[in-house]
Amino acid sequence: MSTGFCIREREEGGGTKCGRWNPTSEQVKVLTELFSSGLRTPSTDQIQRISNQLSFYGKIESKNVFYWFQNHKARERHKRRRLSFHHHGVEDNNNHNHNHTTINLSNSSTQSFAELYSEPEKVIETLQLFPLNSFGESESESESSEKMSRVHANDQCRDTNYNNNMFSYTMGENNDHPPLDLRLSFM
Amino acid sequence: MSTGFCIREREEGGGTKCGRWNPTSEQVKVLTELFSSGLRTPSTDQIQRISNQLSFYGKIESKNVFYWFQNHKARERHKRRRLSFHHHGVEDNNNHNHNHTTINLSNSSTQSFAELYSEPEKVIETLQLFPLNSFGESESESESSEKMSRVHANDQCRDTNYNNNMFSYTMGENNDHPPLDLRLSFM
DNA sequence: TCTATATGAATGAAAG
DNA sequence: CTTTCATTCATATAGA
Repeated sequence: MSTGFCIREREEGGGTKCGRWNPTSEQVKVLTELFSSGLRTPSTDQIQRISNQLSFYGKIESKNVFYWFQNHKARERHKRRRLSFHHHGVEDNNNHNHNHTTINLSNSSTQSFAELYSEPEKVIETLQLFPLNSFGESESESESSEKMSRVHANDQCRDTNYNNNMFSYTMGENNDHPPLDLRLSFM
Repeated sequence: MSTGFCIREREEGGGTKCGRWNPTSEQVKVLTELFSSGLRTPSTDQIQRISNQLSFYGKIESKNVFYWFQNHKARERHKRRRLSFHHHGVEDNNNHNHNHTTINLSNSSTQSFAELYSEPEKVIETLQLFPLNSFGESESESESSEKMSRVHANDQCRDTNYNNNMFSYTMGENNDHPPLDLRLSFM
């Protein structure tokens, strides 16, 4: 059982059991490509068009596209943040070989916050019908002096400062391994 | 999409492992204690600290901690929901020894689970963390009438147009299948 | 070895 | 946009 992946039936017609949208690989592929090319927050108009196009590959609704972009963007960002430092001490007081494998999904397709984010590096694709202006939102993840076109300037100024001082306190980078007597103190 | 091939990575120390995190018993112990202390949804910051502390016991990443809490909370809720068939009665008022929430983070909480779990003295752990505000969630476990207002919308098999006014335009139907002409042009 | 279950991981859908 | 919830997928492990 489950040697493969369970493909949930997507009934095209009057199905009886469909819970939530289960995108086909083609749909995911296209969405991902769009995302890679910079699209982040498609307008309702764009959403509609994308949805229409993707419906060729299977059942899909506009809201699915909407959510997809929202989730993908949010997770990409979250992943970034969480991944920002995943070095737990290096102290090796024991045989602990934490061997940070850095799982590196270079060839895997799994996506999640912390892992992946292998630069899609696909190609810069552009759907012909989409007014480029909405692509402008790509949040210079590559840190390079991206075009950073006009944008609303207000929309995402929040992330521009990834100067998150969320570890403003003690542990910077060299947090040595915990005293081992970590004890819970609620206070 | 995430067909989930297990990426086998070979530990330097020998032995193959899958990419999946496999918590040590100490890690589980601490996580469980934190959970029973009332922590449900740790902030990113807390996650980091917990992760750092737990890394002493073995390899771990913050996302593991994140997922652990998500899963643990969800499953407890699920279990509770399943079990909620019995006893809507009063016995709930009964005292139960699991010191959940309500811990009242005032230092008055003499029950830093160290007492509850007075284990044979491994270590009394203390995570000098938690801005306590995170403990507040405490979904009253004895909640009798669950808030069923979950509005599952029309999850169930629906097809008729979502009257979702999330989008202003009418996405009545994906009428004809699009020209499939969605073509990506490089630029 | 196969099956059942526990649980890590992922993600669609929403709520906030 | 951010965070949480619900459900599902995948795998490690226990049990038959």
